[in-house]
Parts: sequence; structure tokens; C-alpha cells
Amino acid sequence: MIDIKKLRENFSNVQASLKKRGYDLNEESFKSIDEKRKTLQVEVETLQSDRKKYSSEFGKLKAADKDTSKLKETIDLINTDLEQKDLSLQELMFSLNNLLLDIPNIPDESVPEGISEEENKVISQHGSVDSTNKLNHLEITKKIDIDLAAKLSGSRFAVLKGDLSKLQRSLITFMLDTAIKNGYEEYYVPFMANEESLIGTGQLPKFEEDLFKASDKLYLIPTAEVPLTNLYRNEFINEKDLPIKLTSHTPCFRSEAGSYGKDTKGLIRQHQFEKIELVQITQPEQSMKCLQDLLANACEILDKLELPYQIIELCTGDLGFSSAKTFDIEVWMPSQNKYREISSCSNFTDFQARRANIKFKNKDGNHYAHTINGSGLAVGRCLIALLENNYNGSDSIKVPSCLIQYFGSDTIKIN
RNA sequence: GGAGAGUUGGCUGAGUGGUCGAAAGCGCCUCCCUGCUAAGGAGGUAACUGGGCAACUGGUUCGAGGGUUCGAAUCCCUCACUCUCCGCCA
Repeated sequence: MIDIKKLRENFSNVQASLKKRGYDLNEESFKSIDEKRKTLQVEVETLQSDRKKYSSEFGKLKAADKDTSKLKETIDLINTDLEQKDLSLQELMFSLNNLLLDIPNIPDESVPEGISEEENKVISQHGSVDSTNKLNHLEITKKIDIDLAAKLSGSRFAVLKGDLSKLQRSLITFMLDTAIKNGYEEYYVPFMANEESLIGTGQLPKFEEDLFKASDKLYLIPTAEVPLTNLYRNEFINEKDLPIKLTSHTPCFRSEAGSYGKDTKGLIRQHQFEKIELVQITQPEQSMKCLQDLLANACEILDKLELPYQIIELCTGDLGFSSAKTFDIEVWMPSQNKYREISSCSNFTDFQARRANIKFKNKDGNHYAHTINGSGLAVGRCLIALLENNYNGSDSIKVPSCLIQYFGSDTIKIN
């Protein structure tokens, strides 16, 4: 949620910033609602103040056993007026709040301008790509079984067998251990979250169709960002405890509404996938530095896995709803002859903190914290990348040295 | 599923329908004291938000939402959550 004060004081600046990411903020609708709010709020609060005053006088009269009928008439009049005005005010506040919840975060000044992903900027490339292997992961191994998964659940699910399942488990443990080594505290969290949590991190109310709803009150988490960030919802953090660094491995559930026909083959886009998430909570002045830190933590995984990748910076038009600045990490997929997203690292500034009410305390008072998160990494896509990049062309996959201690062998027989 | 207890500030925890935004303690901040530390003394310290250039001055909030009342942390109703005991269960 963006700061309403910024809108009041600096409307055109905010409007211009949001324009860069393709969001049209209507000046008329905001200003007229807020003007009405101001008038009405002053009236309501004056009435409340009067009522308070008269009620306490009423008490005094009563105590002195004097006549209260005249005073009661006055108060009754106030109450009638108040009831009606208060109702209108509440309606106004509600629509104002909905308006705010709908507005995306303001992009950071440093974010390159652009209207679509075409204009994202490649920051750096690492490792050397090799496209001699043209087979995709499903063609390489039968140990990823889409048909079996379809029998169990439908499309966009997968069953992993034997060594592949074990390889995934190895990747998960390796990633978690790396995160812990880098100072993140590991959490095991619920895989379902309530509405408040999802509003806190920005998935609701706008993106409900992307989520699986498990019951009246619970949704399956689309990322561990939701439970991890919401650990601190409505909390005051002591400044000396910052930055807070959290990690968790969870399955992630996404409805993939609106992506029909996209990435229909194989593991790349699933309703359920494993992910290790990295979250940092920090002071505003530190958040850009922390984003770099978190990005480096995510890249370290790919470096150690010896997979070729590139870092790109998203342009304004491609930023996610809650993000002020985002770097995507893309790993090389030989069968597609291109890089594919495997992590998205974002600084949400105070956008989530404002929604989730995450604050820190220092000498100067209370302040909204900044939140940063990113995958470290998406396990399913990482698995594909390993298969496709490390395939020997006949019957096995090379296991990178960092995984051997977890996997127990330096090669995987693929069939 | 059955029975009971609870939800109050950063934390613990009192609370009489009006003098309660709320005792007390802890924590935190400032100052004093002693070489440092510990201990001790004095004072301060809820959040959110409106109006105002400002000094300042209003309002809301005691789990949530309703109700009773001139007036609700306090009385009534509904809901959520937490805990304890019983039953069932990985």
C-alpha cells in the first residue's frame, strides 16, 4: 500500500511514477473522495467531541440530582446527526482504502523505464552456455512422469521417481544449508494462509484468481514469502535486531489462471512446485543494499551448481504489483535455447510493511520497515536446468560437486 | 466432538457504567550518582489518525462486529482466536 500522505502532498509526482509502470491513477476520483473525507471527518469529530463534553456534564447533573431533560435533548440531536454522518464517513473511508489497496508500488528512481519485458536490462551473464543438447527434460528422462500426475490430479502436475525425487530433495537441502550459512534463519511454516496474511504481502484482494482457495478462510500459499513475511505482521521490531533474515522451503501452489497454453510441457509451469524463499526485513536506508545481498545469495546457488545464468533488471512496465525494484535471475535452458526465470528478487520498500503493519523502533520513534525477498531458488526449474545442462547425451546426468554430499553419487542414471 | 477459562499498552498484569487511554511491575529513553560495569536515585515512555504554517488541538482504539445507555474496557448478543481437561487421532 502506498502512503496516502504522498498522494495528498505530491499527487502528480506519484501519478507520473506510476505512469512509468503503466498504471493510470485518476486524480479526480482520488481528490474528490479525499476532499469529501476531510470535510466529513472534521464534522464527525467535532460532533463526537461535543457529545463527550455534554455527556460528562450530564453525569455531573445526574450526580447533583438536577434536571437533565434539556441536556438530553441536545445530545439526542447530536447523536442523530452523528449517526448519519459517521455512516457516510465510513463508506468514504472504505472506498478510499479500496482505492489504495489497488494501487501498485511506486518504482524506484533507478529502475529503467519501459513498457514490457522487452525492455528489461541484462545486468550480467555467468558461465558459458552450451546448446548441443536439444532434448528437453521430459525427453531425457522418464523419471519425470506427467501422465501419472494427470491420473492423480490433472494437468500441470508432475510425479518424480527414484533418483529424480532424491535429486530434488538434495537440491532443497543444499539450498537451505546455503541460506543458513548466509545468515538466514530456517522456518517450517504452514502451507495455508488466511486472508489477512495474503493482503499483507499483496496477493489479495487484487489477485485472488491466481490462488487456490482451500476453504472459506484459507488459501494455499503461492510462495513462502507469504508466511515468512507475515511472521512479523503487526509486530514492532527492535532496530538492533535488523536486518531479519528468514528462509523456508515450502511447496508453492498457483492456479496459473490466464496462462493456458503457456509452458504446457513438463515441469516449467506447475500448479505445485518446491521453492526455497529468502526474506529480509530491514531499515529503509539499508534495503537496496539488502536487495543486492539477497540477490548475491541466490546467485551463489547457481554458481555452485555450475549452471549458466544471467541477471536482468526488470523495467518499470514489468515490475510486479508490490515491487519497487526487481532483479530476475534466469538460468540457461538448452532445449529452449534461452534463459528462463528461476528467481525473482525484489525490494518492496514499505509497501508490504504498510499493509502488514511491520514496524521497527528506534530513538526517533516507529517506522515502517522495508521488506525484500526472492527465491533461492525455484527447485523444479533448477532440476530441469541440471538435467538439460548436465546431460551426457546418452544415459546419465552429471551431479555437480556441491550436491554430491547430499545426493550420494556423482552421476544419475536417467532411465 | 464435549466441558470449562481467557483475549487490556513493547511485555507481564490490575480494572468500580462517568474522575480510565487505563494501576502496578518489567523493558526502554533522559538525567544524577559513584573510575568502568553492576546496583541505586529523579523524571519520561501506547498506537493510529484528523485539523493547523506553527505553537497547539481534536478523534479512534482494551480480540472483531453488533446492541443497551446521555455515556461502555466494564452490561447483553454474535463471531474469531488462545489455553486447560475429556474423547478421537498421525
